[in-house]
Amino acid sequence: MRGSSRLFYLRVSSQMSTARTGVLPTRRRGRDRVAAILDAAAAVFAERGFDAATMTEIASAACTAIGSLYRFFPNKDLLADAVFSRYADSMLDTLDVLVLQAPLLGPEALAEALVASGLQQRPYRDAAVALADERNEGPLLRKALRASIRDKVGLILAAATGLPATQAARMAPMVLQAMKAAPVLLREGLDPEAVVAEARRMIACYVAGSMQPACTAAGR
Amino acid sequence: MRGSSRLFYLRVSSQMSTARTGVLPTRRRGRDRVAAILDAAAAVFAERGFDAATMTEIASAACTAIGSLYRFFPNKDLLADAVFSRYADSMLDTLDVLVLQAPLLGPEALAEALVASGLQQRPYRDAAVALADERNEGPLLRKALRASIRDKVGLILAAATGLPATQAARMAPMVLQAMKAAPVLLREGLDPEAVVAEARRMIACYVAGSMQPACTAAGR
Amino acid sequence: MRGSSRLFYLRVSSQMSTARTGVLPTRRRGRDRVAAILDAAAAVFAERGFDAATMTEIASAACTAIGSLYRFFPNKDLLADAVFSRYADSMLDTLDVLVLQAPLLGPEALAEALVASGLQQRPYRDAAVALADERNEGPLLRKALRASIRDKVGLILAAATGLPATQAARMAPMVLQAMKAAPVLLREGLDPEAVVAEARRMIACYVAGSMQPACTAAGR
Amino acid sequence: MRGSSRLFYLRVSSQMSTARTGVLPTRRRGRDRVAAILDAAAAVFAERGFDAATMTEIASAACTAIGSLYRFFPNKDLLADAVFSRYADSMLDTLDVLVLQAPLLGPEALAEALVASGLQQRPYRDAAVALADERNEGPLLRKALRASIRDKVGLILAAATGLPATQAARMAPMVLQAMKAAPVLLREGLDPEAVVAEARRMIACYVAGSMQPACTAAGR
DNA sequence: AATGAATGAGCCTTCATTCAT
DNA sequence: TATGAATGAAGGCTCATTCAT
Repeated sequence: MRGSSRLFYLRVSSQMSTARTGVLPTRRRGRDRVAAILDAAAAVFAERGFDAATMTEIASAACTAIGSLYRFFPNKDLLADAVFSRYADSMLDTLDVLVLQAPLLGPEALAEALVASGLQQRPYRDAAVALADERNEGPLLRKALRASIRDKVGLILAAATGLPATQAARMAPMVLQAMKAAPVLLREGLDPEAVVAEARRMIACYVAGSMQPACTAAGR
Repeated sequence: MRGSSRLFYLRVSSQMSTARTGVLPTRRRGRDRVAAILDAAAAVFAERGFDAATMTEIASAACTAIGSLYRFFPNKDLLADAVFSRYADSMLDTLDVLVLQAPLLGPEALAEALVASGLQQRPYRDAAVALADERNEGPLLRKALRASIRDKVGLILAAATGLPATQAARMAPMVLQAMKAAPVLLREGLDPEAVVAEARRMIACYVAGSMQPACTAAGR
Repeated sequence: MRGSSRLFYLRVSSQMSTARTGVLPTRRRGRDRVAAILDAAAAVFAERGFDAATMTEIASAACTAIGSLYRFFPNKDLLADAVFSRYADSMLDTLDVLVLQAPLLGPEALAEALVASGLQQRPYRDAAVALADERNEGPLLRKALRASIRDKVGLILAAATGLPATQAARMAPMVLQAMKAAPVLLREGLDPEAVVAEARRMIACYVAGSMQPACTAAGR
Repeated sequence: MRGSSRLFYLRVSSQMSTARTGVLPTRRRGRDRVAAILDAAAAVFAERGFDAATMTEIASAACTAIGSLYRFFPNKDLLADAVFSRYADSMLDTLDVLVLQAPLLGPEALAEALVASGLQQRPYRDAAVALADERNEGPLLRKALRASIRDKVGLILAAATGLPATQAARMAPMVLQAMKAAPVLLREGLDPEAVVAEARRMIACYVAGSMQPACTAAGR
């Protein structure tokens, strides 16, 4: 439920004066429809990217009339926000937990947890990857969520390594990129085991290295 | 000259029978024109991404008529291939050198060289990043080039670490992702020094960690 | 009651065989509902014009479900007819009275009465103005009503001026246009007093001038 | 030529930052095309009004592809502005002349000239009438032109009657409405001679009446 | 009878690509 | 060969209208 509530709250907040928010589905049927639309949108965005995805294709993938699609998601950007936010919400939840656990985790365990958090929600994570790099401007939810995730990863790194927040914040973007690498490479059809293992290892080495003055020094 | 010859060779090879190849400019003027178009295309692709870039904007940025643009690059995909390939070619050249130097390089030096190779050619590297993630299907040059680069990075890793080729090939995609991270984060406006330093450090740690049985074992 | 009965009578008569007529509300509640819808429709038509007005906005302005709106007014044109006809009906009533009074009225008094009759029914008169110019074809009530009004104004002019009916009928359309000018200019935000005064004066002068052979002659 | 130059000048001035201005046709062919489009647009706007007119219908009436239409007129509003402005420009030119002649003209001659100025440019005047009442907001050329015309009519009335400018400005809107009445009624199929004659007479009487203190007093 | 979700034709607009000049 | 006008398919989105609940 949480994702859902956050979704609609943020959607409102990300709109300017003219905001039409789309309708919260009240009936059972509407709830299902929204779910179907989100799934379809995730699939299509993942497959084609934001620009090349068409609302028509999404609608037909969701077995819905185009008008119904627009009833719930008043435009393409907001639909993408909803898809992205569904993924980001669950990731943020996971990261919230990791913030607490981080002090107890070694580099390997931490890396495993981080990579795992980026692999959740199968159809949605691929869409999120595709949506993450959009060059769109405007007050899009996606940017805000990306920033939250980055911040949270910074927190986790600080807690896990004992490094000062500034240093952790410097590392967070790279760690995030490494976390994103796994879904990206998986999508390309590489051997899943190898991909996951190497992603973990890269992060683990990076984190471990950051805790040893030697390596840190060497890096500079 | 190399980039250019490779460009047209591969372009042909990557097209089926129906391919129209675009015209090799023979005169001096044509050569300049092509260069101007490529520069303009790189700038526009970098700025907007593949889909949002328009042929018209590219033409006018190159101070060329749209018709001339199409004379040299028969369609948008091929133009993108040419832009991408100009970047990839120079990267491949750089990597060729690295293959030879690799055995002599420690992890830090190697990481520095790899990150540097991904930061060359300012306007083109951003275009390359933007074009790399396009989900286009079809027989595009970009995919082939990506694969060559990946292979070459594998070679370098093997040479530098002494690891078996299989293991190096497993690592190459992750290293490549880390190399790409630098331009990506730079484009987002993060502090350049920090970004470059961390990218190097991540790769260095990863490579170094792969040479110590301990870390390797731990990662698995 | 009169407007209502005329409304539904004419609506039927203005539709061909396929006409679905909408339901006469029998219960008290239905009567209120229809009134609320008409008010809302008048407001929205006045504000936006026929084309830009949406059935959805009208329904929600009337605090009614869209389905209920369609229950009473089977389509947008018929709804507009109903709105227009409510205004036209009251205007026809007023004009009926004027027909009797006309012989006793001087040009100024007549002009004042005519302008006043066009300013009745605040929300509806603006809607009527907006609806009057719609270029819709088809068997719409609006045209018929416009014609009745025109005829009646002709009667009034004949009675007031003593001119032959033919001449009065020639003048009626212009008088009507002058009457409509007041609401139009009011809507544009001009000074109400000035607008009303000038509208009266124009009509008064026109009528007065028509009674003086001199002016009539001069006009031709 | 004047209308044309004014057209493109004003079009630019009426656009905000994002203005794409459409292309000034350079070649002969383009000039003809633009003329054909304007004619077609005038006809369609006159026939259906702004909202109900579709760009597709206009294009096909002009025997042009929709894309060509947009090449010259980047959107519907600007196209309507161009149509309106073609009419308004010639009207303004005529009124400019009238400003000078006005002091010498009696009410009848003045009325005749005013009505005539509103009947020029057959296909365009009907479009102008249809376009004049649009409720659109935004920085449209049409509003500015309407205001200029109103001002100029005020000038003419002042010059013709010797009344103070304030009083003339009060009268101008009504005179304009009366001028517009002629095209409106003509479009409805009324007898042209009668319509024109009565329109002249109404204006003449109004103007004449305004010069006799008696009638002015009476009107108030 | 009332409700509001569902439908889909159709609108404005963009842009890759072609082709006459 | 260079130019830029012409073309039209396709995309995002709206809204009148229908119909299941």
